[in-house]
Amino acid sequence: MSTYTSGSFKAELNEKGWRLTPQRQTILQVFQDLPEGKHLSAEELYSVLQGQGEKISLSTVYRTLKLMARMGILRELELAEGHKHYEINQPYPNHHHHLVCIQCNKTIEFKDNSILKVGLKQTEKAGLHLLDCQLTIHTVCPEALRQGWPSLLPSNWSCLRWHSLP
Amino acid sequence: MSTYTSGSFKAELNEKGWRLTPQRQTILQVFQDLPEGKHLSAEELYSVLQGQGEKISLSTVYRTLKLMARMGILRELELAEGHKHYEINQPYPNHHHHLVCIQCNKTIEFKDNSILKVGLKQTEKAGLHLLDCQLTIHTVCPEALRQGWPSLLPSNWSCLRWHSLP
DNA sequence: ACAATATTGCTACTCATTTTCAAGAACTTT
DNA sequence: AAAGTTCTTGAAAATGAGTAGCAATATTGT
Repeated sequence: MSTYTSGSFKAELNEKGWRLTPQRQTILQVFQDLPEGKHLSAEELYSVLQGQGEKISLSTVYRTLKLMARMGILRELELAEGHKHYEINQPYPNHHHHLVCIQCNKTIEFKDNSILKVGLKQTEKAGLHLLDCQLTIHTVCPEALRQGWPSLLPSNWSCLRWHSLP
Repeated sequence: MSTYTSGSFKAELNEKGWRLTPQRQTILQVFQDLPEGKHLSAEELYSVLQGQGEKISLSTVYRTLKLMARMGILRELELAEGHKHYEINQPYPNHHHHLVCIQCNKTIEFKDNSILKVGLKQTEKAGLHLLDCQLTIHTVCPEALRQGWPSLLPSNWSCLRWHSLP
């Protein structure tokens, strides 16, 4: 389910009345060729495509990303950079979460299946249907600290304040 | 630490070379008067202020929200509606997370301190400094399901796919 | 192949948020 | 307490991610 052949991709599209186009195939391929843990923004994907000599318009890139996220093929990430990132949506045992440095935007992914359990529990308790759950950990990296954080006030964040450590 | 007097607010501002202004005081007050679990977007805050007869410009609203998030007074939430929301940043024992219906945008908050433990563990492991961690659970509510989701394709989401349930 | 309709690539547009800049307001220093 | 310095404000213009409208084109079901 995490890898699509052009056949299964077409089948899933057609099932909903959508069509398989070369553009959609190419974009899916880009994501499937991406190394583990790598995610792309719309603009980044557009650059990659241009680098490959593909001439797919930016509108199509945006539309395809949205469609594939809706289909559950891609996961849409909000990582605090002011624009979305997309990655192949890995099912349960490979489901992962992100640490982000809000200064340099570097991200690290990690797996922790207890998160998904919490997601399931809370969703069930609320009588809702689970789509995705994302633990995003906002951090600053050592370099940022050395550069005098937080007096630099780079971009958006919130400091965790503690009454007592857990 | 979760409630500020105008004195402690001023002290924290001045410590960093910033100034206490009536606008900043008023905005802090609005958040402190907000019921538990309520969060506001910039536009919403602007409306609240107008309703109170305060004439604070939208630019100042945006600037103040960003500043207070940077100070750690507010927490900045990315809840999938395409714009940010802010809430008073409750320290550890009151730290909470959100369930969001990606169809109607209704949010429910819940507490689960195991999340923060995961955040601490991962941050330490990566040698970073923890600022905040937010578990955002994307869901659809029963009404959305009844209305034929996901053929409606309302807005952005990703479907969780499972190899096997955890 | 044909008809029906989904998709593409333009361009123009929206909407949240940021920037610019001159005027006004807070601290700091006498 | 007045003066000087520098931060803030408000208004308007600018930015930037993402969307919508539309004519031309491509895919699908028959």
